Amino acid sequence: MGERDLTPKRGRGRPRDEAARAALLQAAIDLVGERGYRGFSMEDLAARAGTGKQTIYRWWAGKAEVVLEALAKQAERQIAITSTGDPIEDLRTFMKATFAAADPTTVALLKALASEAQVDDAFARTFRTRFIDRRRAALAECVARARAAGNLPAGGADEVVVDALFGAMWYRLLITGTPLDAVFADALIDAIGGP
Amino acid sequence: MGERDLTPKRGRGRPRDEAARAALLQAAIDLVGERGYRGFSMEDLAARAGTGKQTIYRWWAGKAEVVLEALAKQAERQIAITSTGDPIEDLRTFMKATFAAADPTTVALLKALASEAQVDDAFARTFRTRFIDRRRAALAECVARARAAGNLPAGGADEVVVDALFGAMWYRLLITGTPLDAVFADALIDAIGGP
Amino acid sequence: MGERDLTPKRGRGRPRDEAARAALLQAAIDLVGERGYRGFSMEDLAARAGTGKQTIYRWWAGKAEVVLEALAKQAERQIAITSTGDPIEDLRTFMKATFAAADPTTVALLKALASEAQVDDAFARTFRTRFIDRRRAALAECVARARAAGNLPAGGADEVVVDALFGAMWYRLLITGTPLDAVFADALIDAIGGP
Amino acid sequence: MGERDLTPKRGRGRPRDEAARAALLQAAIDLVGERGYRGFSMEDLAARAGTGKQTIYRWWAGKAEVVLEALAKQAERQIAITSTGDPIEDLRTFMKATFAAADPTTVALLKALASEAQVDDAFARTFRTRFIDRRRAALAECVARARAAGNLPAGGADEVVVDALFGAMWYRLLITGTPLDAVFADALIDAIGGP
DNA sequence: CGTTAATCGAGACGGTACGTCTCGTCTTCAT
DNA sequence: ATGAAGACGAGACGTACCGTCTCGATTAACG
Repeated sequence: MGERDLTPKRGRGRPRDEAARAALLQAAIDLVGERGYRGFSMEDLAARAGTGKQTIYRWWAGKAEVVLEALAKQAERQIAITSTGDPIEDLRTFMKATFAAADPTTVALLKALASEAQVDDAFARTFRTRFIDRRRAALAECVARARAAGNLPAGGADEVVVDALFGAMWYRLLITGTPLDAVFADALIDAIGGP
Repeated sequence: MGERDLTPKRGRGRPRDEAARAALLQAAIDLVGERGYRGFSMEDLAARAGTGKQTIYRWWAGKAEVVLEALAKQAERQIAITSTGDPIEDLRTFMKATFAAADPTTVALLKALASEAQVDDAFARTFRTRFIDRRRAALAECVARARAAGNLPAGGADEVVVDALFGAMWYRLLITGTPLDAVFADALIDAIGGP
Repeated sequence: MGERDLTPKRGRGRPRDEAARAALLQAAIDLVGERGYRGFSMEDLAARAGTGKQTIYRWWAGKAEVVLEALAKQAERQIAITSTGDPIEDLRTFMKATFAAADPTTVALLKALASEAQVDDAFARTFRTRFIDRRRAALAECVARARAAGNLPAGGADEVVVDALFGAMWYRLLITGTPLDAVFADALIDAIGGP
Repeated sequence: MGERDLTPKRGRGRPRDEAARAALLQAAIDLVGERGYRGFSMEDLAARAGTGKQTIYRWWAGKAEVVLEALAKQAERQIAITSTGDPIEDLRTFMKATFAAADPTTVALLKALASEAQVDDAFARTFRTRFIDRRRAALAECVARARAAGNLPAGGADEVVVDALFGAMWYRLLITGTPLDAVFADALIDAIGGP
């Protein structure tokens, strides 16, 4: 993330403790992994990180915001876009890499955050801005390259293709619970892609 | 729904009050529409319906279960599958009808239930069994007919096409918040639909 | 006290649990005795009594109010006024009995409540109404009898004598910390009393 | 007061800011008067005085200590003992002057300090040493002179008379809240005073 | 027709988590 | 070294809900 500190106001007063912030993010990742999002309280989080509760609220607006940033840290390894010369193959690679990143802890984080976004509009905006939009932009780039190379059917709009690809992924994550694997990635590309 | 009470056990004692049950379902719809799922408590729900809290727990296991049944009541009109002779056209009609059912109150209900399903596995199963699976079966039927008529590309599996179609819908509902309209339905079918 | 339940409103709803109330009062006495007024929190009190925190606030406005009622329960054995025929002797007996009631736990309670009354006007009123006034009335009765028997100097008003007697007691309790014993009681009566 | 810094240790570094100290004392007086002792925090106090919190803790051990010194500043004018030749009259004068010093702000300060002394033994000692004892010594001097002149009843001990006189005053201040005026002073002296 | 028993509205109960507040300490830069 | 500023660890506060329990009052079916 990093956008949180646009006006660092470094000057008077004790500086914010980046170590405490990092400890909180790691504690959030650990606790979500161990007990699930519902399984720990803000007090547990503070205790695990060795901080006070107020320090959490000094950095974030609530539990969901902490976990969102923890997820961003966890999934920091950005999904890179390969360039093999075959844009459709690059698209397959991108989707497979995206699915591969969905280890159990990450899935738990994603589900918890998506859950929160449904019932908290303010968090929904943050979630989109800080997480969804940039992943979506990466996929849109892949799709645009495939389109430019003439490897997509004429009838569809890029944005709709992105909706279908990421939509299928989120649908399996959030609604059906069916697994995300390389076979599914290929089948998806076949369904929307090939001539 | 209604599966909850197959053996009404009409024995002695005061019979259960169906009017209270109906009032609770309507109150749930109203409250989700007015304040959102987080915006009201079980106590608020009971007060709005003019019942006691225990009456709610006599019929349902928790807030999400009430809202699930309220959604079923709200969206009772099943999406019918048309048969015009052109299966792709029937598919377009099905998707458009599905999108058209997503009025703001229904969307609020769907988001609330999807949210709850992320953090409560028991409810997730109920949600799939009582709601998701039958909608999915209807779409799968449409897709199968189109497949049989040779109107879908050879490379894709039916289940994956269903994932893409419903996935795109839920993705817009839950993640991006972009609207569901007839134009999007057509574009989706164009994207997965073949030549 | 008992004044708390003027409109019991017994009718609808689960009745208030007198056992929980009694457990809370006993827990308050125990905790003040063991750790002092500052040494326990509302959460400790609830835990010790085996109740929820909300139940405390359902009966009382805050910590001081609970402890006040606990003191009243503790010191329920009202100071009786004897009638030996010698009103001055009765006065000595009354003051000695009052001092004798000041065991360490009671002293701790009294100091804590007096402390609270200094900084919380609402509680100060409750403290006077439920505790101070009735003790003062008892002493005033003793003094009036002595006055009627001609055993007090002509120059003083009864209220002022009461101020001096109880004042000396509270002064030692709250300000100097010097002990309250029978010798002091006699000396006090000698100072204001006898001809 | 002022005993706290007998060796100012004027060594290297910036000297302590007496202006900040004075501002803090005045801010304490103002805040106790405006909002009561409970009505402001150390942070409020620092903000009002335009200092940092640490500066307060450099001079005093806590809120009560600041307020104690603020009271000493406020009530700096010592109660003088007159010598008219009539020791009882001198005693009346002393008590009246003492009562007259109890303006609303001073009363608020006294109540706050007495409150704190009940729940903090260390502060109670400081309070007695720095405030109570010297006032008590002055009154004891008055009483001793009256005793020497034969103007007090034979039966009472001086210390007990002091307890009764100051006790009645503190009792009205802390417990009953009834006013302190010249009439009360005279009535008190009449009650303990003499034949 | 009285008894019996389940359900009703109401609301108190034991719990848990929340987000705020205050305390006294610590850490920065500027004097 | 001290100043103002303000973040920090700690922990109590009072509130909001949860799901359960306990009242008196209803309302059938059973005897």
